Amino acid sequence: MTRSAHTRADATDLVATTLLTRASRLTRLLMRSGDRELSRTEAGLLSTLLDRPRRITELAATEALAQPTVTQLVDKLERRGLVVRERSGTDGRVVLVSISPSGRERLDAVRAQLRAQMREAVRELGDDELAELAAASETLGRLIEALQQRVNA
Amino acid sequence: MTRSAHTRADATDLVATTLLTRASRLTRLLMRSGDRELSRTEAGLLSTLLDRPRRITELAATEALAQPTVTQLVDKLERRGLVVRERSGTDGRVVLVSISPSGRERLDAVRAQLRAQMREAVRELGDDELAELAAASETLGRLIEALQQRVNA
DNA sequence: GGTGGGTATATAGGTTTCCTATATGACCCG
DNA sequence: CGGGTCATATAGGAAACCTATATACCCACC
Repeated sequence: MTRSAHTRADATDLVATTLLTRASRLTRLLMRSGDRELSRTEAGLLSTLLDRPRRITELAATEALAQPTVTQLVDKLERRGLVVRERSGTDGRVVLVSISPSGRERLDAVRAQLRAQMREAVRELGDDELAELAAASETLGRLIEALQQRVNA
Repeated sequence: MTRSAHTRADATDLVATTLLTRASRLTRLLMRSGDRELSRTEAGLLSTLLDRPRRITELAATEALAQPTVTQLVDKLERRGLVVRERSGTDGRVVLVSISPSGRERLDAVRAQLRAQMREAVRELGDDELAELAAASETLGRLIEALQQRVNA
């Protein structure tokens, strides 16, 4: 419904040149409003753990972070009591990270805060635009998976 | 067209809980592949300057960065010859930053690289999904403006 | 049953990207 | 022409990453 051309090439160009930039602007704008309880990466990691416990390397792959970065992140979250580290019974090298009850609480609180901010922000958007954003969020998930598979190959 | 609920509340929640996280994952994935010529923030700033020259404070507002951060960024870009600093004739306090010819070149090169990566990544997406992403990129722009106005008020 | 190559995590150390607080200098108004 | 305000610059530091490497465990094979 916009005037932008809808050929694949044009759409790809638009996404390549604007999506990343705008996403990071949006992040700075939202983070600026004193959330502070969880960084966006910490929130992402805890969200992934909601599903089920994961190994450090699994987390590194899905979050697109280097393995030592995840170790550090888990250190910090563990010190705050938000995640639990357990060694696997079957393989002594493996660490299984799971979210703790208070981790769930904290994540919920941060999400509620974000939701409130987002509710304010989307007030000016039409229903169709908002639905578009929601759909795009899901599509982004698929795009990320496609990229991750390409990296592993 | 997806199975996700389309009430405003649900869409808002989905966007709030997934968009930021996924966007930053995507950024890490794309930046990992050795772009290095320009950081995403530098690219964003140069893109803004394509339009017309801007003051430091203007740039800080549109890029959602603190003013000293923009001064630093412009320092670095100026040393590399990608932007030009000029003092305004009418007001001795203001600095007008504009993009240089070689800044345009550099930005084009980086964008071409990003386009190529993106072309690969979106290969697995359907036409409608890609169009959705493109539309969402534009909607994000509007969302950001809404947030910025709220900040200024 | 111990040695060696591969795998999972941890540690060390450094870089980049941002921030806050404050200094400097130019404008403007009484 | 002094005092407040506005635009930029400087100083210093924090956060979120990274690479390179160490440690500890698994497993297969002789």
